[in-house]
Amino acid sequence: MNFNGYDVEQRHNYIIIKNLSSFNLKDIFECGQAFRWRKNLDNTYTLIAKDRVIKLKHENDKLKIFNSNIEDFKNIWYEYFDLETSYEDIKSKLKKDDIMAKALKHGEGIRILNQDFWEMIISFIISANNRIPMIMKVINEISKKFGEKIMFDEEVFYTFPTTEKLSNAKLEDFKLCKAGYRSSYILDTAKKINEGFLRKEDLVRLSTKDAQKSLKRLMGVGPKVADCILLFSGIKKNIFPTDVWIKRIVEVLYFEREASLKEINNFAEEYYGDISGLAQQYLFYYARENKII
DNA sequence: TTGCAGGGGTCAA
DNA sequence: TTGACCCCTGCA
Repeated sequence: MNFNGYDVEQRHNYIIIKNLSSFNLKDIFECGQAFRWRKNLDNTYTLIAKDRVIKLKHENDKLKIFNSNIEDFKNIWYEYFDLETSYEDIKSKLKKDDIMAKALKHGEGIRILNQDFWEMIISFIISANNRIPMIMKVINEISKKFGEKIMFDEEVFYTFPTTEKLSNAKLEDFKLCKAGYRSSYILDTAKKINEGFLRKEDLVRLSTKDAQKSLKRLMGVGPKVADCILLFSGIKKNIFPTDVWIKRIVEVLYFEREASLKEINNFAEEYYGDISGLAQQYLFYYARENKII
């Protein structure tokens, strides 16, 4: 069948999508935007998202999504993998200089995932001053303790917990999950979100600056974490999350001197405009994998 | 083996 | 503007 230009077929326990472009599983998952995935020995990726577990296999220009069906593709994965966006267009707009050209080539299969807002809030609070393997571990521990069990391929997985579950947790629970000093931020934020203190729909309506301001009212959410939440839950694309890595790469490759966060943000806003979020992702992935800095 | 620095930030003073 | 902060890894 055809869905919005994609050729999708149902097999017994999986679907096949045939005509994908700008789509590479390694680029998508390993560029630092998502935390609940695993690369398997056979080069497939297992993903926990949207209260589901799927396995993805991409070869010979075909993507197979195991443990799924056409309904889920239409209702969930099409949006999740940002399949409505033309990344060819984005890449041609971003290709303004040699540095970005290299970054685009290196991460040609990147797509910015539209991930769950609530899950992104907690995930990026945990990400502050932390490393990716550790972030993944903490999120998994929290899911194991408070999420719902799902079986797939005779293996147990856990969904990301609801706001209600985490708002009723104890501080000690998060400490046991190795969240450290972020434990109190998680609990405080879970209570606020569960009470409806802040909703995704509200942020969508706000300007980017006001959305950042609104998110920063949450404990543990500063400028960088706020930007990541907005970008990776698909709320804003004109945002340039600036961590030490991005700061360094812009300093080294563009400024050739040290620069303040404000200078870097202004540069990104003017230079890449409304798709600066994608520019950030390509640069970040390129710099990190090639150990440029 | 032990000890220490520092990390893909944020908070509070 | 600056130090403290959980936990873990890398490296003397």
